Amino acid sequence: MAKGFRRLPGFRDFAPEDFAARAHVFEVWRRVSRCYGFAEYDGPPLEPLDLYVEKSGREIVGQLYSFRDKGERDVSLRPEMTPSLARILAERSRSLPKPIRWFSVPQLFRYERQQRGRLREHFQWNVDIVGEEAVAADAEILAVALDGLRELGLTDTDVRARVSDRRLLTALLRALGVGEAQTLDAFTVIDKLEFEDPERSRERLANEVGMSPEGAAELLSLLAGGLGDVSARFPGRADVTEAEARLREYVAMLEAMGLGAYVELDLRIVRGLAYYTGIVFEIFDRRRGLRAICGGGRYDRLFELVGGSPLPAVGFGMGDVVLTELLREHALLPDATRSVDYYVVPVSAEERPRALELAHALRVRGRSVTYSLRQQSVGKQFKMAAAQGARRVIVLGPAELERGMAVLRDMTSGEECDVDLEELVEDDR
RNA sequence: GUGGGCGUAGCUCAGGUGGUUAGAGCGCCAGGUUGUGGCCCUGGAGGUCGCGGGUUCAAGUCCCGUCGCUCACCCCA
Repeated sequence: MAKGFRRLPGFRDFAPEDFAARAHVFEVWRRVSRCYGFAEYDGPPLEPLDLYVEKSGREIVGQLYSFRDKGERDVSLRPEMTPSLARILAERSRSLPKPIRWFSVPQLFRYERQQRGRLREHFQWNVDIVGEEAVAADAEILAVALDGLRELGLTDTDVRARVSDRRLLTALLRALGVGEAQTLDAFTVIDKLEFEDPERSRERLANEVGMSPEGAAELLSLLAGGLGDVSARFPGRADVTEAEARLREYVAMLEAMGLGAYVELDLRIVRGLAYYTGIVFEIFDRRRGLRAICGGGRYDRLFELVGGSPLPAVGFGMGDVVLTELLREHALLPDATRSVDYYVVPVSAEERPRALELAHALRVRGRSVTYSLRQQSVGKQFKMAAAQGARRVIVLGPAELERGMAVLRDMTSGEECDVDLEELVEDDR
C-alpha cells in the first residue's frame, strides 16, 4: 500500500465491478417500488442534530456521525431516513392525497466500529405508506420488501420474514399483569429471548419487569408457540383478540399475494427502535449466518413526536451491505464484464479519419464503439478489441475503403465478411 | 466502547530457530516487424515488508505503541 491518501474507515469505493452490483440492486429496488405505486423522494444527507437526538433513542444517538459546522450549528449525517421523511411530510402531508406512498434509496451514516456487514456508510431502501392505518398497508409494505428480494433472485428457501405485533405483545403483557411502565423493559427481555438461556430470561422477567414466576413462565410458553391458542388463553381480553385477528388477517393477505412461504409468525421479534407501535417484521437469511437484511413495521406516533400532525405510518429499511453479500454468495449478481458493440481498426494512419467518422456515426445511433487511441499494428488493435470485450471488429484498410467497404469480423464466431460502410451504419443489427 | 486474530508487490500468498541486493503465481506494460484477437514465448515496471519507536553487530522475522482490517460482545441495517 503506497503512502498518500487512504480511504476513511467504514467507507467504500465502487470500482466498476462493485458499482455494477450496486446499480443492479438499485434498479430492482426502484422497479419494484414503482410496480407498487411508490414515488421516489430524497432529502439532504446532512440534518440538524436535534432531528435525531429527540426521537431516535439513545442507541442511535451514540452512533451519530455528527459535528459542528462552520456556522456553529450542530449537525449530523443522516443515520436513518425516517426522521427526514417525517420532517418533509410535516410540512406538506396535509396537501397530499392519502395514503402517501413514497420510497427512497438514501446513503446513511453511522459512526461506529466497522465490521463485516456493518460499515459507517450504507445505502438503504426505504419504503413507507403514510396516512393509512388499515392492516392492508402493513401487508403491502412487507410485500414490497419480499418482492424486492424475490426480484433479486432470492427465494423462500433463502430468506424468511419473521413477523410479530407490538400491540399483541402489549395486550398479552397487560393480560399477564404487566403495567404500561414496564412494557419497554419487557420488550427488551423478549428481544433477547432466542439468544438467552430460558432460565435467565425468566429471572430477568421477574427482576427487571416484576412478573411473577408463573406469569413469566406463561409468557415464555406463549411466545414459544405460534399464534395457536393465544386468544383461547385470554377469552375475556378484547385487546388480545383484536390484535390476534389483525395479525391473522395480515398473514392471510400475504398468503393471498402468494408470499405466504416467506412469512413466519414469531412473537419474539420486537425490533430495537423505540418508535414502533404495531406489526413489526425482520427479514433474515435462512441460513442465519448473516444479520437481518431488512426490518420494518408500523410507527403511528412518530409524526406527532417530530412535531407534525398525527399520521399513521408503516415502512421498512433494507440495507445494501448484507444484501449484496448474500446475493454474491448465491451467485445472483450479474457479471460486470464490460463490452462494446464495435471496435474500429484503421489499418494505417491514412484510415484514421474514416475510422473516427464511422465510430461517431455509430455512436450517434446508440452503438457503443471504441478504437485504439494510438496507431498500432493491426494485431495489437485486435488484442485490445478482445480485451475490451468487443463483439465485432470493423477493419478499415485502403483496399476496402476504395470501394466504400470494410471488413466486419464477429469476435465470438470468428466469421468475417465485407460490408458496405453506409449500410453498416444504416441497419446494423 | 470491550476483548481475540491478522497486516509482505494491484490481487492471492511464500519467506524454519533474526544474517548479505525480499520471492512466486495471476494481473499490468512492452516486444515476438510492416493487415487479424483470446494460447504461447521473452523482457519490464511495481514493495521504505501498515506506520513509529525499542532490543541487537544485524529485524519482514523479537518487544512496545499506533493505525488499519477482521471475529466475538454491544447494537443494529
